[in-house]
Amino acid sequence: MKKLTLKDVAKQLGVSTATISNAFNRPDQLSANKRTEILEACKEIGYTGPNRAAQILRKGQSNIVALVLADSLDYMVTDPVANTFIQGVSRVLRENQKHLLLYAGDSDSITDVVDFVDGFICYGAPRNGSLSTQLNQQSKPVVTVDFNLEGRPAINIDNEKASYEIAKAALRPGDRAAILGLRLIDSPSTCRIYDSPLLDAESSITHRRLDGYCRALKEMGIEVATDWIWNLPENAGMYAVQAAREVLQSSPRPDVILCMSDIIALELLQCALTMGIDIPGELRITGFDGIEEAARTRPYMATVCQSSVEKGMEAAKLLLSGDNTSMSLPYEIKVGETI
Amino acid sequence: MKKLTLKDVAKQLGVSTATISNAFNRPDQLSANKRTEILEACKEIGYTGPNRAAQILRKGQSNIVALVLADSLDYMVTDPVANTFIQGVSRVLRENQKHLLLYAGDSDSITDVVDFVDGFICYGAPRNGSLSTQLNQQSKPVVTVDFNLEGRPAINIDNEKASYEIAKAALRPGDRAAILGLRLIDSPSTCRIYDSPLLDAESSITHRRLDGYCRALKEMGIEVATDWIWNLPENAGMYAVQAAREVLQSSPRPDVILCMSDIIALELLQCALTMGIDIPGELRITGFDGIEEAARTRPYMATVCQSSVEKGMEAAKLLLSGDNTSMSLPYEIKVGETI
DNA sequence: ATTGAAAGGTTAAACGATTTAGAACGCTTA
DNA sequence: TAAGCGTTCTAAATCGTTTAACCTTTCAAT
Repeated sequence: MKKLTLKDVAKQLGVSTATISNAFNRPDQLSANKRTEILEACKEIGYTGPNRAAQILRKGQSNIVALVLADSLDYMVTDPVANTFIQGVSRVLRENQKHLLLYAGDSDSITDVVDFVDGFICYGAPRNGSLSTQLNQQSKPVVTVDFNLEGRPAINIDNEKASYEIAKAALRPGDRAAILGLRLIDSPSTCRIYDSPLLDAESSITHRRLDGYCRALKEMGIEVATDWIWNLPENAGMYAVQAAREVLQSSPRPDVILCMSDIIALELLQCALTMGIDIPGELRITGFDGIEEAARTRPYMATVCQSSVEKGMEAAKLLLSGDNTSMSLPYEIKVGETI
Repeated sequence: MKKLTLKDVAKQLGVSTATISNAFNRPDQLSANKRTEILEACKEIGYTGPNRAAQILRKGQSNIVALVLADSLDYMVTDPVANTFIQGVSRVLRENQKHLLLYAGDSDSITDVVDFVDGFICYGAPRNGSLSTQLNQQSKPVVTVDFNLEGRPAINIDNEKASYEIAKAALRPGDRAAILGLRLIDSPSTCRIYDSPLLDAESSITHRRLDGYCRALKEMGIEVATDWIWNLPENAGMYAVQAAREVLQSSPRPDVILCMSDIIALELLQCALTMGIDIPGELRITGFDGIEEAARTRPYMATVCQSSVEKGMEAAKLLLSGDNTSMSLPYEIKVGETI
């Protein structure tokens, strides 16, 4: 009861293996009659088609795309931005009969899969520098999202410009402003930045956001002090709560707080409301991302809306197209009621 | 600048291909000296190890496990129960150097991957009957979770018993009781069951839950009318809201409402509180699953706690072990404050 | 001295396909 | 009749490994 192979089938039908292969893969290489005849015979004797493992070796193509996630899976599935991104990718891959290999979190090597996947979609800058190097050294296509890899196409929004715009919309002359940032410095817990060295600035979207905020602040003549910038190691509620408390208890309290994600902004809003602070009267807040929850708060959040699903879809499309040109997606400033 | 192969390396080092292969795969087949010598030479000339695609064909093993999700990915990543499950699976796979192929949603065929994956973990009964058939007809290992497949090991909790117990804890003699169920009948929207035919009862966990509820109700001498049982097509807030409204507006209103998931129960609780109904004074509510949010409500939810992460981990372990025995995981009845 | 087993390698046949070069065939045309 | 051409099919090389079977040496035990 062994599994049938192309050879077995060829022998049974009295034709060559090439013909069977062509019947499945290249209809133009044989007459339509013969083809249907063969396919039906196959169905009859229970041959479901060429063995995929053999195909992968021979063709050098597997229809498997690896999705490399910078953060651990726990985080990815919890964060609405990340998980809608995965949905977008998954949708396009499915439409194109490709499969999704999930390569999540602190993985330190892609050598295990590089031989057989057709390409990589990387979401967020890998925590592990060596992964970036490995990705760059191999020749399979790579599409990066929310970060950049030398010579590879990237999908992103213009984070600097968006941040500048939302900040500009929130700021008034003479404001005291604070920033709740994300992954700006290397620290395992929430803390102020002071003069800690910033992480590799070029490839990180949060650095671009910081740039945007700073440009707006400078334009408004507002000083940016690093002890008014907080850093969260991850975009998760627990880190946000701590930052929110600290910043709200500082005196004098800022008039505006610019948050690098909606998750942070929502937690901050919650905190401020509990403390009886009037929003936006006494304090203005901006978020970033435009997650669904941000549209449901009362007052509802001022934020930068970007479509994560679309990001995922475009990333997948770009990878499949083999194109090598980066892409800047549109975003929308939502003024909301918190500024 | 072609990629190095085992053969190239063998030629360069002046040994046979088998020896190189053994150096990588079977240390006991050659002297330790030769082995380290070979491995170092490989590193030097830039050979990172045997090509995986070829290995897959030759060994018939890929280290890739397919996770087949019954529901669409959109739903999976939204639902905390499902996504913690995925985390559990992912964690164990990673620990064992296996890779995760995500096969989500309404896929209708596994023929594309069956030749190269090492096995399947199926979460929830596939909506598409043919998938079950296909899974059963192929010979790779399968582990099912939250449903059963003839002859395959399953991971589950005793849903009937758990439901019986939580219902028993909630019910008082003379109660009017309603049930908010999940996927009991074939309907695209929320509605009462009446006398619609139930879906294939055996393999579905929600049917087992219904059994448990009914046993408890019967023991308490409470009649079960099918127009007091609602059915939701999916475990999502939007369906729950509608059911919640309907059941709360029915008169006379039930004294107890048994919900087949926490998502449903939370929505119902929310709805009831908004209507000014006293919980548990005027209405008792039970949930199922024990998601985090259920522990944070005020009053906090009576529910059946099961660990989804553990479920995922056990499923992966079971698959990797090759064992064929099903497993019943522990659960815990949390009385909470809603009954 | 002979034997046998163990150690350390090598050879060559799979694994199950794809694909190129070319053979065979039937037909038209010079 | 031979050459030319398009179609259909075949033979053989290839993809990059793994592994069963086999071949030498070496060495202790008889």
